[in-house]
Amino acid sequence: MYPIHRWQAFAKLTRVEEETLANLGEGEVVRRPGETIRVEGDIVSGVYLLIRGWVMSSIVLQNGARLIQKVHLPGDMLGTASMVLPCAADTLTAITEASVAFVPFGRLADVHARFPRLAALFTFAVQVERLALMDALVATGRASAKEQLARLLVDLHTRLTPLGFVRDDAFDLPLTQEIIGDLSGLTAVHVNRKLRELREEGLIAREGQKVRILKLVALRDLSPTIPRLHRFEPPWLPRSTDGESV
Amino acid sequence: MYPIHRWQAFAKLTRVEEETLANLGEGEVVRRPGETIRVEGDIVSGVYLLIRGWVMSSIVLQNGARLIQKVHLPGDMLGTASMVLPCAADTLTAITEASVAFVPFGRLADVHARFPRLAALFTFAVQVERLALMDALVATGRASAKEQLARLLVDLHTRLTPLGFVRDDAFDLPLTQEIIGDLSGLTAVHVNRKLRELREEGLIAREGQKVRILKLVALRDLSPTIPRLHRFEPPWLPRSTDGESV
DNA sequence: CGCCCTCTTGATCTCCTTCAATGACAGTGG
DNA sequence: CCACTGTCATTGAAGGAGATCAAGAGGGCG
Repeated sequence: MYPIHRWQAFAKLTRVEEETLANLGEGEVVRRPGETIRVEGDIVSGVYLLIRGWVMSSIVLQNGARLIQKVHLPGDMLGTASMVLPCAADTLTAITEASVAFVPFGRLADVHARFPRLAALFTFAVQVERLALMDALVATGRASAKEQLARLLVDLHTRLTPLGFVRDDAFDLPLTQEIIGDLSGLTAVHVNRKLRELREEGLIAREGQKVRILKLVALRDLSPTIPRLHRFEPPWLPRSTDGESV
Repeated sequence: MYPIHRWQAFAKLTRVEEETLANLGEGEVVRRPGETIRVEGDIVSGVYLLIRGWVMSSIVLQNGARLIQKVHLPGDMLGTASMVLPCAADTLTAITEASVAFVPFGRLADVHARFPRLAALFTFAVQVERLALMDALVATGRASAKEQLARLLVDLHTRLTPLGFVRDDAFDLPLTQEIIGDLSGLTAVHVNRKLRELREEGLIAREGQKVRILKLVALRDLSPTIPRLHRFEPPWLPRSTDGESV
């Protein structure tokens, strides 16, 4: 089932709203690692809900270089930026095995019409993604390689925690060093060297497929940006319209 | 008066809708070059409409470096990303003399409640900004200095044209080389050198405060990204609710 | 077993930064 | 009218962060 914690981050939802979100997507589809969900340039007819697994959103430049705009985690909506375009702006690729549900635009429009409050929350979610991009841009433009890696680890730690995937500051990291490079605008070789430095300095440790953050405070200090705190139930959020008292 | 071409890029508006947008902002305020409209960390109570002039949105990192996230032109809405935050994420600074109108959240919420179609267009506008950030991120992460500058010039050319500020591929460029550096993640010195190369190669020319693009096609080819074409009146856009036939 | 993918490390190169100095120009106050 | 000041563009020289090229090691999987 689609995890709605991202929506609940902004408001307490009524039961009707929760059910609406839970039924937003069509049937769940499973993708194998490396499989593509949608390719840059495809005709756009809806968005996707990420239910399980990790998915990356990548863009290829005219010069052939690739950059990964974002790694998506369960609860994220995928491909919403392309809703204003005729053709998809990004390629969605499963990193791990992933479950995805398609939401055709018609259904999205329907929910927006019937639940203005969910429409507003959708807009909020888009703004959150935009803020994340702003922070990523600033880091990519002005931070050193090591600072960028610190940022990536802190970001994942922060986003994985509410999903329950972090135990004692350790979590599974299914990203290859090449993916990390494409995420931060670096080469895989350089990622390797700088991660080693972080290990040697005792900030992080690797345990097989897992990463453990040993000095979270130091890593946060090193990171050029810190995760943003959102405002819960801002006063201009519309009230629920389903009649249920919250 | 607030120029609404950015809204009309997505749909033909009814007269009522146009008037609503025109009256969205409170009284117009004039800012001198270098004056600040809002500072990172300020309490957020609304957004701004840019009526006249150029404004930049900058973010400062923990390490003290600054990056300009975007240069805003007339018709843009400023500061909307911070609507989900308690404190502003970016600093808004006038580059040229600029006219700005404040829109308190209450008024924004009111318009959203009465005009679901305008609410949807607002979301679209946010997505457009997000796409612009995605492209900027990819370019900053994976493009050379010269490619980035080509991109910046093509972007400004594209955005200034509908405003009527481009004549024979020439337009006023009120950005210092330091600002251009902070926009692209480079140093002012390097911007200077690479702009000179673009001049020497005959791609652009400088005429005082103005820049003239001599070889637009070549500059577009050099640019790592090309401006995106948006979809006009996507079918899932709600109908107008003011009863006027379009 | 052999292949492919990923991680790792070394050596070299280069794009961009950093530091520094100069000139052009506008504003300002005497 | 002219020194004085600050901003911005410009150019040179040196240094460094990260890229590129190359090769080997380990591991999963057919």
